[in-house]
Amino acid sequence: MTINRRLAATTVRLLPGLKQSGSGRVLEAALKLFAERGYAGASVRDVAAAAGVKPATIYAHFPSKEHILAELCRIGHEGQYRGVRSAVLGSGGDPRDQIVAYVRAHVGFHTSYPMLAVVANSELHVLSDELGAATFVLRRESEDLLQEIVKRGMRSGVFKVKSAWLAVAAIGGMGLRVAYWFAPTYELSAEQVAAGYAEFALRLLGGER
Amino acid sequence: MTINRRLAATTVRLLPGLKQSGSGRVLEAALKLFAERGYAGASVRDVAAAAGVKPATIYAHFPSKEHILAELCRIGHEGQYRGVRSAVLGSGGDPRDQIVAYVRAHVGFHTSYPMLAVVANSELHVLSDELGAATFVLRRESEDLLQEIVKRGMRSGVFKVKSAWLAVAAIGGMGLRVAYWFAPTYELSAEQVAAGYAEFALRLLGGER
DNA sequence: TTGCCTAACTAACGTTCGTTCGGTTAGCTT
DNA sequence: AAGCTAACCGAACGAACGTTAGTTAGGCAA
Repeated sequence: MTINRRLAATTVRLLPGLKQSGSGRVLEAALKLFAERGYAGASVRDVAAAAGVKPATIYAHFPSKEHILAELCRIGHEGQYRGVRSAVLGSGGDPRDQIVAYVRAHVGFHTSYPMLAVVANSELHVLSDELGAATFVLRRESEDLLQEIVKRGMRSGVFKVKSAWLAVAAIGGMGLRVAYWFAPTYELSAEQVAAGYAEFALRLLGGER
Repeated sequence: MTINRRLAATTVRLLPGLKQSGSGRVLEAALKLFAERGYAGASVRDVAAAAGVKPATIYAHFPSKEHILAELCRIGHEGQYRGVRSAVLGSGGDPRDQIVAYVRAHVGFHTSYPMLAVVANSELHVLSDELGAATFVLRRESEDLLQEIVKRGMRSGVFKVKSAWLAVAAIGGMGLRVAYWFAPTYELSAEQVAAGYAEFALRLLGGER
């Protein structure tokens, strides 16, 4: 094991309620290997071995290697989007509460499903326009939601930033990176990290109470 | 050309004063391909073709494919570290000035050399401990410098954060992502982005004047 | 002219890649 | 007992992989 790891996490976690069938085992194995070595760095044979299956069996569950990645990217982005969306809907109408809800959910997703986040974000470029389409929509939707909150806050005067887009990029970017360094053994808990980042986001927007 | 690109930038830029020899052309070609497709996704033959050379010629300049990546990672991290270090040294003793200097230089590097930043950060995990050693030192040094500034600011009372490490991770992370979306055609200039992020960092630390 | 050095070349090596095909199970339904 | 389905496997395909060995062409010093 080298010192140099792509992400700190070691536990593989797919979204709940997906590990049933044989294709679930393949997905989980691919998740781990794509996260640790990258899509091009993990072969179908590697994935098969990790899933306890022969290479040919992979093709009984997925039409191609790229389809496996597409599925993982979709699952990842869908999980992230559902998380932030329901969090925001469950908060009040104050843009500050919405930002806190969004960032806590966003960071929470990256601490809970670091491998899914890493694959969905840093292997997405491999996908063809066609296979990535579902994921692009979700990604866009997620980003739009955050931007909407920021813009509403700017209009109502609780946020003061020069560019809403730039603030969205900064908040999104800092949350994204969490997936790479967070591990359950880290000195701060996932909740503390999420709370810390939520406060960072509020401050960044000039909206601290 | 797919819609889905790993990074927005298209111009290849190695650090100034490196494009002379034949090995410089190889480095530049590898930089472009590793940035766009990832290390494992770009073959030696691809790199050779992009450099206008036959595959075997690559091995007259580098002992292996991994050595090319190691060199790019080292160059990238060295450029980043030199940039932030000299910027901080050139600013006053006020931690707030130092943060502004650091973040402007950090973001500036990611807008000026996006491909170098992408390769150095997201392909580093491929390197063996041995080949990555020089890079790990630089990365650590860069991070320590930022942490030092934050801690000094906390001691002197101009910054108020619960965890210096978390703030460093957030500031570093948001800057890192700039390399992926920034392009000279973006509506904000590189200077505007750098200035915006510097202000974000100050606010995040509770150190806005 | 001769000899050497550098930098590029051609050709191929053994391996691994994604994928396919034809066939074999095990468990369920009828 | 017969048939269906889902899951899996062994063996192999052509292509691409990183890398190596040996060769050739041009410039320079003797």
